[in-house]
Amino acid sequence: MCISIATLERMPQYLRVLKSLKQQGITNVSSTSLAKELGLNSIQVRKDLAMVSSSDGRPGVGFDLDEIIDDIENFLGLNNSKDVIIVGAGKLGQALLNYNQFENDVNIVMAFDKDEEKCNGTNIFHVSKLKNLVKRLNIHIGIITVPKSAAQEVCDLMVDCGIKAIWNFAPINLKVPDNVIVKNEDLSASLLILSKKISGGEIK
Amino acid sequence: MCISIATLERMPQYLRVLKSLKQQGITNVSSTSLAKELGLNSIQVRKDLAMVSSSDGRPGVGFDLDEIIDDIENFLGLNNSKDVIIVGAGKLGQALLNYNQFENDVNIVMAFDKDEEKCNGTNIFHVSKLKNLVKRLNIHIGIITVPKSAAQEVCDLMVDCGIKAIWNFAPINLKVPDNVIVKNEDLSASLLILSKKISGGEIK
DNA sequence: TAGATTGTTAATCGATTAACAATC
DNA sequence: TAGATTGTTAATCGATTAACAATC
Repeated sequence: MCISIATLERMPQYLRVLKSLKQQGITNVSSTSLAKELGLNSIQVRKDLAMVSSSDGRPGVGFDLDEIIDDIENFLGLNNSKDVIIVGAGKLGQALLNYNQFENDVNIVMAFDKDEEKCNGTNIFHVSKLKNLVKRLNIHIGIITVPKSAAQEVCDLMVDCGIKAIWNFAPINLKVPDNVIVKNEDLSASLLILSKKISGGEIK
Repeated sequence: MCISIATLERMPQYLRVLKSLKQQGITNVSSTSLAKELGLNSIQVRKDLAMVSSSDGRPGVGFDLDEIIDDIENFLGLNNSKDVIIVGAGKLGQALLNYNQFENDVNIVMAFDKDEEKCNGTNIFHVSKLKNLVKRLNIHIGIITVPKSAAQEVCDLMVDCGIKAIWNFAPINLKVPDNVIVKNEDLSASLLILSKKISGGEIK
């Protein structure tokens, strides 16, 4: 069975709403209400849930909240905790490093920078230590928050250390081997797109 | 003529590559090479460019770099500069505020916070001043970088001030009127998805 | 002219939505 | 039983890709 990217990307949304419902003491949820909450189609919700869930929903009643939360968490692999490193301890890098709202076992463990002054010996280290640490800790996810000009170099280093997924905040298209995934987070582009969406009447 | 979201979101990518080519003194580009650079399909590139471009490409030669850059910039509305405000001057908010890599007339002009200590009188102000300033400056794009618990309240305030597009970094689904656009940037969810993409063999 | 590259028209592919019988 | 809600099968919709004649 094959899960589409579109479905995968909706999973964290479901998880968020389901957990919030659970906190309210609710035990069942219908696809209709879940869809409404997220602005989706209820059939789509049922299809999505069917993809990751072992147990069925109950007609007339809905889905068991605990079961479906469990199923999504398992699907997303929330048992093996996800350690992540950052290269580039500028403002953005430090903001992410100190961002305390990460949920679900996602954990940014440390940052690296080439500027000795930024290193503090606790969670910011010199980039020369990267290879050793990343390999030893068996980390596979890296975040790039260095300036554009240094991004490809950092990327190459990460790949060399065995990083398999890169979250890239530098506005540049990184060249990586086929087995490495890059998610680009071009903040500038995001703002542009957002602004076009409100101004442009020709968007569908 | 109607432009799809998918096409719109590729425009900043084209723009970036085209500008970089221009810097190298290149004057023409083929859809094939542009596609290859971005990992896209060349037919798709031609279709996309045709959507925003008045002038045609020249068979056997390609597209005129200057013309196509102009066309994309015009399409994205890069004449009217885009002023943006942030609410939440924590680490993430300040990182965005001070992020100096925004291009193309996108400009985060100031941030607001309810904590008086964070206000500096130059570009961070108390949230009580928001309504007045936003209305006076006629700003239509806002960024939310406050904790989850305060996000909806801030969102309501923004809507009330005439903000039409919200870039939301709080992990919560905001309720907004139909005429307001929300782009969610759930950092936690992004990392989860990224991690699943490398671990999960069942993704297509 | 020959080779490269374009734009157009048609085909494919996959995601979303609709219709509906089955179940609690 | 009646109402709500499910899962399945088929239809729709739109984006991507292929085929190809036209053009530089």
